[in-house]
Amino acid sequence: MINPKTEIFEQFAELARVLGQGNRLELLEHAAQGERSVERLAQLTGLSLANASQHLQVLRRAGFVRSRRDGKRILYQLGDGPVIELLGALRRYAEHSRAEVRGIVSDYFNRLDSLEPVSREALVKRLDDGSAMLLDVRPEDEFALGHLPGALNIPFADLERRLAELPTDTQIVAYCRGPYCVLSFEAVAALRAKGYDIKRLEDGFPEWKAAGLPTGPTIERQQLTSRR
Amino acid sequence: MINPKTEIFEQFAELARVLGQGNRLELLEHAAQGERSVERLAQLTGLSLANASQHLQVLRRAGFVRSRRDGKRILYQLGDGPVIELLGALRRYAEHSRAEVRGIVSDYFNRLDSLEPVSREALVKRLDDGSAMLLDVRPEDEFALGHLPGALNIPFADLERRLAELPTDTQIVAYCRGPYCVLSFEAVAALRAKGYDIKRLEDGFPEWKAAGLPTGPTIERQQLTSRR
DNA sequence: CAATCAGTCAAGTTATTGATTGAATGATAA
DNA sequence: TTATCATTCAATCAATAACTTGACTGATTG
Repeated sequence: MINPKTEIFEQFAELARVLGQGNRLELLEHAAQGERSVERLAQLTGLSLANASQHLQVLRRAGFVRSRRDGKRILYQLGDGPVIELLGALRRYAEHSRAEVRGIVSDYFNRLDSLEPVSREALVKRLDDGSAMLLDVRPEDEFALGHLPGALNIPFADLERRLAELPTDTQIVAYCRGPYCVLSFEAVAALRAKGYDIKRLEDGFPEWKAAGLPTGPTIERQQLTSRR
Repeated sequence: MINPKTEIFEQFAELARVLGQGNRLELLEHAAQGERSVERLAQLTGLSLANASQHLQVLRRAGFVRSRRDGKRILYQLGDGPVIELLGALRRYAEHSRAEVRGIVSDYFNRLDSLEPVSREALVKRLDDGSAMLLDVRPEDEFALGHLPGALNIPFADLERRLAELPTDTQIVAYCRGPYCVLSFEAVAALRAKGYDIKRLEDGFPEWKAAGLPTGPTIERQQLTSRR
């Protein structure tokens, strides 16, 4: 090694390059929800199986995800380094300096939810004094792999049918996969249109978990995934 | 725009790609020290002029640096988004998950400085009660563009000649450009060998500044750079 | 033990990227 | 105004990356 400093920068750059691909970031977000098979991840992102597999291996080599075998399938989940923190820093930087990101966010998301989201701290306080209830609009399987404590799960697709389960006298705080997850934006828009008092949680499940906060009862993964 | 989420990930990825190149990260570190001309940055990194110029433009388009003209030269400095924070997150992730990084750090740096570095908080406390003095081992021009308050500047190259200026009864805390800047490691090793009680500051000047802490009297840039 | 299923690997194509060279700007100095 | 200096632009080439296709591997299931 001629120059250790150059060498270090090269290492950093290698990691950054792994994040330098939209499809990989998307895979990473899905893997951050809990364990997922390659096939599932390929579906979720719309990538071909081989392509998703290859991207996942790139992510794994960089430690962003880890994998284990369960029967004939291989399950990927987030690695155990400060991945969420790194992605958060990237997001915050992007929001600060890329007009495009701000533009997309405001053009698209803010059209759906013009009101400011609720922070984690504010949520905890409101839950403590009973002035709000938590709504998880992710699909059931993601919910089963872990969720915020006390959250009610109504997948976005089922919302219309299950309105009866929602309180009309308490504020609702909805969340899903992360700051850019479309589900919670749309849930808020849909329910607000029906007169509910509903807000969006600023973060999603992965951020909550990464912050070391308690997560709801997690079904044993072993059981969940080896059954079929 | 078909899918705003995909679009956002693509934006993030674009930024990550900009950081995905060792030379750019190195340029960025130098630009983080203060304003620098393209020629100077090219020298510092050993890149050809045109190449450095092109990399700097890539960095600028992503907002990591900004530039202004001063006479016939163009000066680059760090952009005003949370760049240092992002780089810090990248570094922390790398240290956590890349054996190579840990290896390089321990093989090379720790050979020079086996003792744990001093944190910002610890430094402030020691400076307050007078139990330590601050040593900035960067070149004079970098020091002039900004430094930690109360620091004594002895560029690494001059250390041997200016030993008389250093106290033998107080602990010395040395710092330079950042966590991986070689100067402070070598200064600590050199002075410790001579019997000085010296430690390394965990961070460097850019991190200090990014944390919003006060920096030493900055010479007016206008004056400094248009003179010649 | 064959058949099947989930994922990986290897090879090839096309598109991007990084570096070099030399010409073109744009500002100052003679 | 011309000459000079610092930087950028444009063209080029080699290296790398993303995606596809089809063959391969390893673990079940019949």
